[in-house]
Amino acid sequence: MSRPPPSTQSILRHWREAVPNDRLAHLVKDATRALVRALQMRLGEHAVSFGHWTFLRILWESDGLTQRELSEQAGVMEPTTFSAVRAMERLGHVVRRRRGDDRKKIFVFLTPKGRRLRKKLVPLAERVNRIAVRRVRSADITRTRKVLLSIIENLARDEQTADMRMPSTRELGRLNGSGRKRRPQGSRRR
Amino acid sequence: MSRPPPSTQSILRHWREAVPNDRLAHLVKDATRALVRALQMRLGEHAVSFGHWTFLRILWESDGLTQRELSEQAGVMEPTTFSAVRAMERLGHVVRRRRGDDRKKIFVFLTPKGRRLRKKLVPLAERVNRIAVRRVRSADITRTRKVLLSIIENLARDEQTADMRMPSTRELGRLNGSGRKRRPQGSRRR
DNA sequence: CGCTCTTTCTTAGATATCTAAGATAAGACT
DNA sequence: AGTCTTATCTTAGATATCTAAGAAAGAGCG
Repeated sequence: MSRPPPSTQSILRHWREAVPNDRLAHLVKDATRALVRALQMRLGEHAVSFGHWTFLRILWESDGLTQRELSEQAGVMEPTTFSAVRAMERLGHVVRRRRGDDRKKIFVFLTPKGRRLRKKLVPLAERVNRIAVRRVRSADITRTRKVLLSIIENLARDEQTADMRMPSTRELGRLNGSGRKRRPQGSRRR
Repeated sequence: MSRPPPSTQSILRHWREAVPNDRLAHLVKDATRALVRALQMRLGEHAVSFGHWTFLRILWESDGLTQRELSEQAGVMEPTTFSAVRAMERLGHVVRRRRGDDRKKIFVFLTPKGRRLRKKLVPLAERVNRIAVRRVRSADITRTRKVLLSIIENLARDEQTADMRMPSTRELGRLNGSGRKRRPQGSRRR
């Protein structure tokens, strides 16, 4: 037991070789962490968190969505959107308004301040991406995108069918799309 | 404004085409979510969370590490390890002990119960991985692993040099390493 | 019309994670 | 020996995210 603390080198070696499929999840997770950190570091200087960035980017493309629609596009649950939007409202990046036609819905609009962030923030994200894929052949990036997409699809499919035999508490609502239609969104994934 | 809620199809199409580098981060993040969810769904039936799984797996390979060493191998900060280990101790999966030689350190040992989980949990993880990469050529998986690793390395390198010129509030504490040496560990990445 | 179901937002509470800063033990150096 | 520094664990507080359940508006139907 208790081997010597592995050096960074050995850790990297560990990743490179061996461990065929297992740890794919951890590798992907680590990549996410690295990417999010890199972006967050830069966004932080403009008082924008990674969570806000996600929603800002959607709003820059299509302003005036409801919170529900925002959730779908961002691929997160409503409470996540709710608290992010509330925080963004406090920062003066968005406003929320009800409309006459359906007073349940709350539409989210960018303020001029929120809109102006676009010019500053987008280049930061582009820079992070450029750094991330430095010295990686773009054909490999393309392939990686495809693989990641396949993984997402495979797991999504599995989750749906798995629900049939294994009501794992967290997806239950989504299934019975027949009569009841809880979870109307087709999404959940970005 | 307010476009119709995008179907899963349109969302997938969105991912497939266009958006060259931007959104790579989100794609990776979504893949992480899918993988973690799939694993968590299954681990949950054995009262193990994904966070605990991370540490259990390390301990199965090398029991009796300190919290610091666990943190390094898991690639997370100490407080994360701390609370996970404390929770795992409550669940009776590990125990924590001081040793005579250096009473700062706290060694974490699996209990028999924690050790027994291995046989049950590892197959679950293997199944998730098998599902995730279904119908993906293994050469592509290999390539994806390399790309992800490059991304992690590129960003790690950037973070180091970036610290020098850009004290971005979240890295500030780490800088003044001159006299104080906060953040002593060489790691931070898994 | 009035009851019930659905949709949407909100609240509550949990987990995982981070940074910053506190506490304690060891080591080092004058 | 006494003080300063380093290492390790701990606490505190923040963010992002989730599930579960509450509240209010709308819709459908007998």
